[in-house]
Amino acid sequence: MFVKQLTVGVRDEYRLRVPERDPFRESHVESRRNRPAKPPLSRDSIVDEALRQISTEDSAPLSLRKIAKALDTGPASLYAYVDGMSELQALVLDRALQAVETGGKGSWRDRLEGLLLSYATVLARSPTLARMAFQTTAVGPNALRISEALLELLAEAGVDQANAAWAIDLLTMLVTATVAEHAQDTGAAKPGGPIEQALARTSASQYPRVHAARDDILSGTGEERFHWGIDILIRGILAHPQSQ
Amino acid sequence: MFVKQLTVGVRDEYRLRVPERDPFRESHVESRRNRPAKPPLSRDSIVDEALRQISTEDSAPLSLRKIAKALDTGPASLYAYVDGMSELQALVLDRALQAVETGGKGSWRDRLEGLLLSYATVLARSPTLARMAFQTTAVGPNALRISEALLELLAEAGVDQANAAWAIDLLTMLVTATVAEHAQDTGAAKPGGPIEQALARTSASQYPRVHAARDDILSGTGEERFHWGIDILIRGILAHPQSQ
DNA sequence: TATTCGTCGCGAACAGTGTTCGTCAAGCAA
DNA sequence: TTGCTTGACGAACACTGTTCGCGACGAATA
Repeated sequence: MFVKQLTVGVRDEYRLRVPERDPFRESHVESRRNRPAKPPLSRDSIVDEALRQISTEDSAPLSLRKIAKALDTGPASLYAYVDGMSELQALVLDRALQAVETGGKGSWRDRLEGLLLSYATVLARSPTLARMAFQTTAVGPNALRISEALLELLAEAGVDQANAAWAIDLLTMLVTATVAEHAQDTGAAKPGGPIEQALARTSASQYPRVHAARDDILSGTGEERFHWGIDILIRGILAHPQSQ
Repeated sequence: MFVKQLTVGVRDEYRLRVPERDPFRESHVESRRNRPAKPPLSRDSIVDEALRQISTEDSAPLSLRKIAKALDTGPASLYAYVDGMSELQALVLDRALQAVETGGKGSWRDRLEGLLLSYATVLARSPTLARMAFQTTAVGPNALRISEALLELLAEAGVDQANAAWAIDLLTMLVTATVAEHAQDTGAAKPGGPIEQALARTSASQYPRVHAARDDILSGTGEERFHWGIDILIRGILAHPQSQ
């Protein structure tokens, strides 16, 4: 709201080319007033602080007020640099995705697994981040960079463009969902947690197969299951009929 | 808190067999006091009202206060029957999963697709429900019923127990994530939405593959992509090395 | 240089949320 | 009839994201 009036000159030119503003360009709106003591409170500093908070206090759900307090101001001030909570989430997510390494060595398969693992590692840095990745469809420059790398790897694997385009969704979804589920706020999957108990309670007569497989259902580390999932997906993608 | 003191007699016996209480048994705690005018406010009535609300008001995020208001009481009263928000979510989710049809006809493949589609349809009834399904690991009786059916179908398909146990996670995750992503609060994937714009902005020089594939990335209805995903998964699962 | 003026910064308030505390009354037992 | 256990719930607490509008400052004008 504020930003819209504030940068109205810039945005009018911009609007001639693109109907709506791209929150990833023009990263700092720059306050003309150079306040003496405190740093001038830019968009970057807000995103940095947000990322710092979710990386530090575990599973704290990223609040505007806490960011404002840390930056020694009121919550209203943030709205001059960020359009609201959801835009901030998108910005934070993309900033975090900067750390994902798209380059790598070895076969396409090794590089693909490496890329996805790097992606997972970054998301696993904070439960909040993982949740954000799931509910915010990432469209920032870093998300594009990752998509570009994935498409290239899949092309190298011999997957045609149409299938590859859908496959990147599936692959990232696997990573995101796995991490988000694993790093849930409630440690429900932990030993002794509710899900283990629920499985232990299953009677062999009512749910015979679940009962029989209850150890298998819980078995494996997160990483093992992660690699297993990737293997399933890759095998499936390669096995799918292609047009090319 | 209240419940714990309230049903202490019952729970002490219970505790001898099972360390923690199972929120899915003893579905109504039953207030001994039969109030004259209003219905006695049971756990079932709370879950029913919650399910009614998220099925009616679209994408309203299920608030305890709204449920209390609809039941003509204060929010505190609900805590006598439900342990808190997360338990309520689990109960609501499982109640909703009652509608998932596990029986079916045809080949295992047809029945598997039918089951997953039924699951997806139920979740798609409300965006809130879809989100809940993702963040709440379902361990109620209906979730177990679905798992049981999935395990049986996979066994019929020739998948060994260890792989099947992990596969049901993958399959349900695909459904959940697809529906939750599709029925997101912000209709971001809609034509003209932020993601289409972001893709349209991609330059052919910076992100050549994304740029080239931008139509493919957006193509397909939800259902088409859903079936495509299932096909990938099934192919992958069958292609994975097995011990049996 | 003095004065006006438009432009931001941000304190305070709004409308929500989940959860807890402690009062009060109703029902059963004595 | 009295006493007491037991369950309902109003009010308050500590939060959340978001908006409104006052006030003070920097820059342009007189």
